[in-house]
Amino acid sequence: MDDLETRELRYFLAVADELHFGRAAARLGIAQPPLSRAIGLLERRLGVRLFDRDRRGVALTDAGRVLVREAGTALDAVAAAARRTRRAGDPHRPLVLVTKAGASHELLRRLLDAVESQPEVVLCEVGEQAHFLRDGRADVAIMHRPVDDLAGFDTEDLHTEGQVAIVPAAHPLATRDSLTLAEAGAVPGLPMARWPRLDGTYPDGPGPEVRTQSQLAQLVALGRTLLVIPASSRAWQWPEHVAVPVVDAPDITTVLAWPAGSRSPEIAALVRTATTAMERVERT
Amino acid sequence: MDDLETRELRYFLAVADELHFGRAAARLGIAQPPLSRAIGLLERRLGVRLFDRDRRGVALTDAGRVLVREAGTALDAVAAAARRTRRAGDPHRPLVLVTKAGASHELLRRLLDAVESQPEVVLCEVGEQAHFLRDGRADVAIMHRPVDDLAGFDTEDLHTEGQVAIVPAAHPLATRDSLTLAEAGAVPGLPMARWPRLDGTYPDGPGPEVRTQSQLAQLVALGRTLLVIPASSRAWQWPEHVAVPVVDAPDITTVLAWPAGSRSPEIAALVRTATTAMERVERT
DNA sequence: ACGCCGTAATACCCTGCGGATATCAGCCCC
DNA sequence: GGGGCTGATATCCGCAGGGTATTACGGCGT
Repeated sequence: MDDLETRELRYFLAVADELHFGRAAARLGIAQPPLSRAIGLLERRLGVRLFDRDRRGVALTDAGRVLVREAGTALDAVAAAARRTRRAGDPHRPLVLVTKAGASHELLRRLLDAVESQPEVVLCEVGEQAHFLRDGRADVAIMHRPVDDLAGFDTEDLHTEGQVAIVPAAHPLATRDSLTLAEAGAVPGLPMARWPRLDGTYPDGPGPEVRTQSQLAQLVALGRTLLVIPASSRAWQWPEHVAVPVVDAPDITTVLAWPAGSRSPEIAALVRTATTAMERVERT
Repeated sequence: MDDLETRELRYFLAVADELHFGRAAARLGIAQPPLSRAIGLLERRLGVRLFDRDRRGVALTDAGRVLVREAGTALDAVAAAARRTRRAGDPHRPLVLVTKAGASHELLRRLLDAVESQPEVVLCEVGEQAHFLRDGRADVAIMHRPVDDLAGFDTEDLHTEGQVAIVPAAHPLATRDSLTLAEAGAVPGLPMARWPRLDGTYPDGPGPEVRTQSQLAQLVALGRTLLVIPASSRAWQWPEHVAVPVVDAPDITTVLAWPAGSRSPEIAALVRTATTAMERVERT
């Protein structure tokens, strides 16, 4: 019943990620035999087989897949403990606010103008905000409902808006003053981009596979993909494109999110001033 | 930037709990000097002082208090990883449902009648359900809004009801057919019991200090305390007492809760049948 | 003032665990 | 059947983590 050490979990995740003991060992900076031994020991202590090693390769068992998820959150929690403790000892300790690169600049600027204690702003890739919050690299995040997974976080709504399609100005659709999701999803020659799922695989479809905001921006600029985004998310200007409202796309709510139960005075103050500032803007 | 090991976090929590290196070392089963060294090393690695050691004793610093909270959740996450992985390898693996001892039997029975795959039921003390969910001892919990802290969990409402005051049948209030919270809180000779806060200290007040459901039941039976609880929470029958509705007490909603983002097929099935079963009962 | 007690820190040794190297064992393909 | 993959096993070694002995320091009693 002895508990696991974080080292064992890191080793396990490396193997689960590479599905190859040699490469995993190299990544960890150790030799392969100790890694094999460590994983074997872990399996014996848990009383569960984590990998199927058979002809030509290593595969995760069901239990192994469970541990991938659990070990990830556990290591995040440990990392968060270290980071938050370090920052608690820092007398200055600005709040760290994470937002996805290329999200609404206007809203972020208003938010930063409203708070007197300037938080440190970190930019991340789409969908990565949750990870930053969980492992303590950030204290607050700007996220979007319903697209982001807000499980485990407390949130406060900032702003709700409809979505627009970004289409080349030369395209026939550019003359429309509104269109539907069904139309936007089936434009010949302008397929919508595909984002990776949580497990890293891509859904099927005609559109280009995309990993980062800048890839996406590039593809849009090249006229290779059609984009449906919240009206205010205009981080880049595409001079050759126009925005057409998508009438039946779900409204996107921009929210401030922070780890559930960690409402420090600093976070509470930020949230309060942010929400009142947004309300003031809404009314005008 | 080397990450912490769970051993260090356990050591730290032991010292933070005992506020005494010698006793903490004894509890950990090691000698005092290595413990001192380990804590000193931890402080140097984090670059933060965790304890103030000065005249007559040890005290937590602000950073130390942060680490107490963070280390607790981190260790829970690690323990959860081990437990859930072990159970994932078990072919039978019944779901574990935790509910506070002495909560509504009637509702629990209906719930268990409704689901075909019988979950294992664990009883815990009041407010402990969250801990069971976080460290993986349980998969689902029956909790109550707004009294329990549901931060970090997904929930599904089962049942909402008002609250009643439990008073001795011989007491003048027993003849009333309703009363208010203010009245219930100020009954001469029948003060309301006080529960410990999260840090283990008790709020001030005239009522008896109480830690467990059975203590409370005993005190009620003895006519030493007045109790305000949801109408259905009648785990024990007190033959000498009557229940008087408290008209302005907030409604209590009984909810099914599970760790955010861990909606396994088993949990989803349990939640679905539970909610439909409850709805059926409501309608009749 | 002095010494005693209780506490954490320091000094030092030693064992066992985590890591490295060398080798073996299955599997596939040519 | 041999060679090139893979992961497992065998064996050794160094050091991190733990033990014992001792010191440092502050409070308190007489």
